[in-house]
Amino acid sequence: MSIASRTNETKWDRRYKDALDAAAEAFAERGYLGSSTKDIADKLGIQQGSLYYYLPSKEQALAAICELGVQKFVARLGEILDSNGPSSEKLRAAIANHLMPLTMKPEGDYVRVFVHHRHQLPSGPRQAVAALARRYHNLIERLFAEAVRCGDFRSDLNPTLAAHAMLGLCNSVTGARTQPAGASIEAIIDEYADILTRGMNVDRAKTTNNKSQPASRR
Amino acid sequence: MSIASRTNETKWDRRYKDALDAAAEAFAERGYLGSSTKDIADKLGIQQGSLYYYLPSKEQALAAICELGVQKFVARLGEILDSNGPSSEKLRAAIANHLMPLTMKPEGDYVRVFVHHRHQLPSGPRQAVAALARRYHNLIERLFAEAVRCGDFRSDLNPTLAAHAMLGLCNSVTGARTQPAGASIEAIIDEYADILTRGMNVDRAKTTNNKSQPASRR
Amino acid sequence: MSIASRTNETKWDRRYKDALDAAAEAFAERGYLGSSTKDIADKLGIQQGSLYYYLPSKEQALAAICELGVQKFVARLGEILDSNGPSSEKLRAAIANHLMPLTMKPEGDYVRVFVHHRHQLPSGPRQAVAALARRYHNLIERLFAEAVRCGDFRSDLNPTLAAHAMLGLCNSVTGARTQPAGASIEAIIDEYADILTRGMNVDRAKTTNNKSQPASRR
Amino acid sequence: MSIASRTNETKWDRRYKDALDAAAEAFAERGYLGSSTKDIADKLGIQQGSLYYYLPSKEQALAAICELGVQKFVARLGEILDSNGPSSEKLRAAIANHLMPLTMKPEGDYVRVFVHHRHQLPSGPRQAVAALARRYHNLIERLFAEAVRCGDFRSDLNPTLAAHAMLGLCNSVTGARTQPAGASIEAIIDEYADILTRGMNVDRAKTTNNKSQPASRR
DNA sequence: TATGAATGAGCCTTCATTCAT
DNA sequence: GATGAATGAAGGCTCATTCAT
Repeated sequence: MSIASRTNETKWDRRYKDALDAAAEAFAERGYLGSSTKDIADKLGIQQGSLYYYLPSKEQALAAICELGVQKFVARLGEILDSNGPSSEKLRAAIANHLMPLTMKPEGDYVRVFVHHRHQLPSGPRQAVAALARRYHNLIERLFAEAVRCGDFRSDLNPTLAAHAMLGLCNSVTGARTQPAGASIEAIIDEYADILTRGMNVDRAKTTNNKSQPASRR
Repeated sequence: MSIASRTNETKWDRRYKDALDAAAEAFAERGYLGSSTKDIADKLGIQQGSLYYYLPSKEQALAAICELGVQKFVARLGEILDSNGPSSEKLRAAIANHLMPLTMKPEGDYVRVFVHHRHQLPSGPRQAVAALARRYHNLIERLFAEAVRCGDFRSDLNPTLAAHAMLGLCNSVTGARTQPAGASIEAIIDEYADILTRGMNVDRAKTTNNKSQPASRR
Repeated sequence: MSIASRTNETKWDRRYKDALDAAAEAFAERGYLGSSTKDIADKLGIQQGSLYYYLPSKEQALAAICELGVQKFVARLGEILDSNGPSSEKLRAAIANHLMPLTMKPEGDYVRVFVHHRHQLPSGPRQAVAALARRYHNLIERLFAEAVRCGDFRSDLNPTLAAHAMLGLCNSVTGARTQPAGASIEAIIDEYADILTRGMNVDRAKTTNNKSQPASRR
Repeated sequence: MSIASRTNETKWDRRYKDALDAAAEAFAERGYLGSSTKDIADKLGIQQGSLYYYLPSKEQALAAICELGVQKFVARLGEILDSNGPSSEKLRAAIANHLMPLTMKPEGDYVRVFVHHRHQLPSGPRQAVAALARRYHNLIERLFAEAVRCGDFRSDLNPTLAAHAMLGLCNSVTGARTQPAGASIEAIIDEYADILTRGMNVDRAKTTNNKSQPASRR
């Protein structure tokens, strides 16, 4: 008895996942409308017509990618919020949660497709996906609201706009065709987390790590 | 003598501009590939075939939009950089320069198309446009480099990544299909400028406006 | 009183002729279907729409070119047939009549259009033109028939096929995109007349010019 | 095992050939520009869009027809030149080689398309086809040059012009919309071969076969 | 399971023609 | 006499999708 059958994963299931991965890759590379079903089939090494044995339609593939692709995202973000630690640490973890998958296949493609192409869905599936996106946004927003409430972040910070800013900043990395010259994802995460927490102005408190600042200033 | 003839602007010139505006609007709404030439013609109130009296091709329209649409952008950014004042003010002005047009027709559409659809151009025109984009990016990067050099911004700020961050943050506003709930562009500009300069952490120096900070620290 | 008005040729008449010439040139260069009305208008230096002040339609222009263009042809061929002289001389004159105009503007274009594009006419005008063509063909055929009857040409020569051969040979010059390397039209006329009358075989009667043969044989 | 599989000819191969044949027929009947892809598809009994399962483009079909259609031609002409026999016989065989296919489907269409429409190819493929055409022309020219050298044909015959004449004469048959009234292709071949070799003038030597003439006159 | 063949709708573009001015 | 503006009908081509095998 093979592992596949033990886990109840049929060959079809495996190939379905492959097809979705291929579609995600194609969509990420050339856009949803710019990708033909032949592009996807080519990546899978099958004929165009055969694709329909796995995918009901190109549109449905997009929907599935958007839905499946971000669920883990949301789940992990929830864990981050539930954890303990200073808000700046949570923010940093949230940024990392958002950006780390970009370097991985196929996760990165799923994220990219979700971020850039979910709006091309017809209104039915779009709303389902939009709900997921809103949930994600709300989690981020809550992070900021709590950080303000507990005094970690400035009291004049608008949590809604802050959430937009953080997501926008992260999503911009997602769409980057030219990777910021030679910068690793880790470096980007560090820099962006620093910018969001400490800002760009010269630090009046001479410390590199803001976690220890409050203590040293009090 | 009509105004049109005084300014040497023929009817064709006016309608050409209209056609470009209509194309920009369509592209901004449905994407380049998602917009049919009929969509554009409908916005103009003419037949699809008549569009070609003004536009040589859909592709060429995209190229023209991208090129024309950002030239004023770059020019104004140059002026901002040449001005005097603290770096945080320059940054704020640069952000405003980037975001203010978004509220205007047709400027906003031109910006959106430039940001999101310039990559769909065939390599010829794409490179011309890419050069413009790089120039813009370099100006922003220089802003940060100089700010660091003159001590306005943290010495450990990476100007290249900072430029990516600032542009990414601004461009994310560009793509927002749902305007951040009830927030005016001006509010967004303020908040984003604050976030980038002061960060989110609680201010160790109790000032709301960083412009007055240097004074209070001297 | 100008010449134009004396001859009752209005400016319109002159421009109409110009338009036909331009159309003939365009058709000869790029074919009937390959020529746009803009091509014709460009040659005339007017706008596409203005063409219709002179030409009722592109199709009608083709018809007019075909009809007008060959009438002089037929007339001159009649004169040649009515003349006296040996048949080989008449044949030579007929060939010259057919080929000489090719070097001239706009006559050459009219001939080319008649030969190559008359079949694209819709059946109405086509038949009118076909009648002209048949008349021309019949004249040639009569030349051969008489030449055979009077003993100038071989008695086993089929006049119908001979007419086809002669016309085909001449018309092939008409369509030549590559002028036979450096050969003048006059040289071609000489060579082709020689080939048709004397053939290619070595001459049993040692004369280089068949014109002098009758004398030497009498 | 079917014949198809024995010869490794797939259904696609067969239908591709059919598509080319249909295109050749359409082009021969209505010209390249005058034939729509729908015309071709109709001949095949499929939908217009389905044509593209076999043909990459209308243009490419023209190129393929021109190239494939004449290769056998050239090959056979080479054999004729290599054979032994009097020049007039070779010429006759060359004429037959050129004209016989005209009566056959689809060969005749391929020839007609090659002769009349190869010039509508874009310069890339056109040059490839032009090379074939030049090769063919050169073979004919060589036939005449050798015939002159060995004394079979008149010493004052210009081989280049003679090749143009022979090809022009043959090609005119190709374009004939009205088959020379009731004349079989064989009759045309005979008559044209006679005209080219013996000419039209009365034969001073009363023999039908020119091979024996010199002997009988000496 | 997967393929080959075909469909049919839609898209971008061209172009002959019209007509008010 | 001529123009500029617009039309509407094709035309070539792509592509998501279907289905018998």
